[in-house]
Amino acid sequence: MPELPEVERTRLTIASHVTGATIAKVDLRRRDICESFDAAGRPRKTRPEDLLEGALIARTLRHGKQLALVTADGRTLCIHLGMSGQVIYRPEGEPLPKTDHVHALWTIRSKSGAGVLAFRDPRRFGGLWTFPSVDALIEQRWSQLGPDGLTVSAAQLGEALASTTRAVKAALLDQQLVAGVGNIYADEALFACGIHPARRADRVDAERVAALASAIRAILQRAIDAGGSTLRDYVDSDGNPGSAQTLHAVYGRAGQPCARCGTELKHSVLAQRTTVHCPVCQPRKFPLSRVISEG
DNA sequence: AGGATAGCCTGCGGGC
DNA sequence: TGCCCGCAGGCTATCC
Repeated sequence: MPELPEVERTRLTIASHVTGATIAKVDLRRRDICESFDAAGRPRKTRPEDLLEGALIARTLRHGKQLALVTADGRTLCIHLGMSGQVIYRPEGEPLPKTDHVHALWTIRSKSGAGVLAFRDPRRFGGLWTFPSVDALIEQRWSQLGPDGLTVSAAQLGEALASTTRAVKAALLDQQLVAGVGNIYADEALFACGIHPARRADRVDAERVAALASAIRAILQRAIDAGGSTLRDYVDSDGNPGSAQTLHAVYGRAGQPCARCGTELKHSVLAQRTTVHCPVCQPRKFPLSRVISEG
């Protein structure tokens, strides 16, 4: 379940192996996980050069949960991990930890040696998109994303939340409003600043919006520093799991006592997603009307 | 037209 | 042991 921190860890570990290296060969095993576009933005069949064969990797990018490899000549590969995607690097001669569901392989050559980069995605909610330039990637995909969660400002979050009447948690999960926040970090951020997940997004007051923006940035950064959250499958491109799951205050802890007040954490379903919150630390906005309606 | 919902897909854990 | 079911969820298509 890679969200922004896991994607960032993946990007950082990929970058350490491929920046300045050359893609010697590409092996696309499942064509249907990849989409390619020409300079005019029209879809067309993926060719090896679209997947960066023969290119020098100049830099890596990330926006929200999507990452990209950019070559010296501009060709750009966008990678989305979806639910179960992994990008694994192995030095030449070392076997991949898992070989099933590997949909694409890149043979890498650099001054420090050779290796292979593998895109593996059992559930295939992720995928690859190739573009002739970074601008094309941004125009066709990333321009549809909201501001990156790691740097989102109070003003940006306020504008996003004001644009919808949905529950604030549903809004946080909408990548067009804020990019990079998924189910785990949405629950964690809302708990951190005492906002009920079902509160209407456009009715979160300015003070709490500012606290929420700050909490999102801090929680995502803290998770990156801890290597990301490994619940079951997540590992970075060196195969290492993260430990950010030990920092979770509410996610996966329904029925357990709140770390702050001891009240039992409640499970609910919101926007089709498992949601956990503390009924005391994250009260609904109108407790008085609830008391009255309950008699 | 915004918002809710169904569906994609595989692996795993619980229940029987 | 093994089967079936439910669940996990990022994102898109579709319906309301």
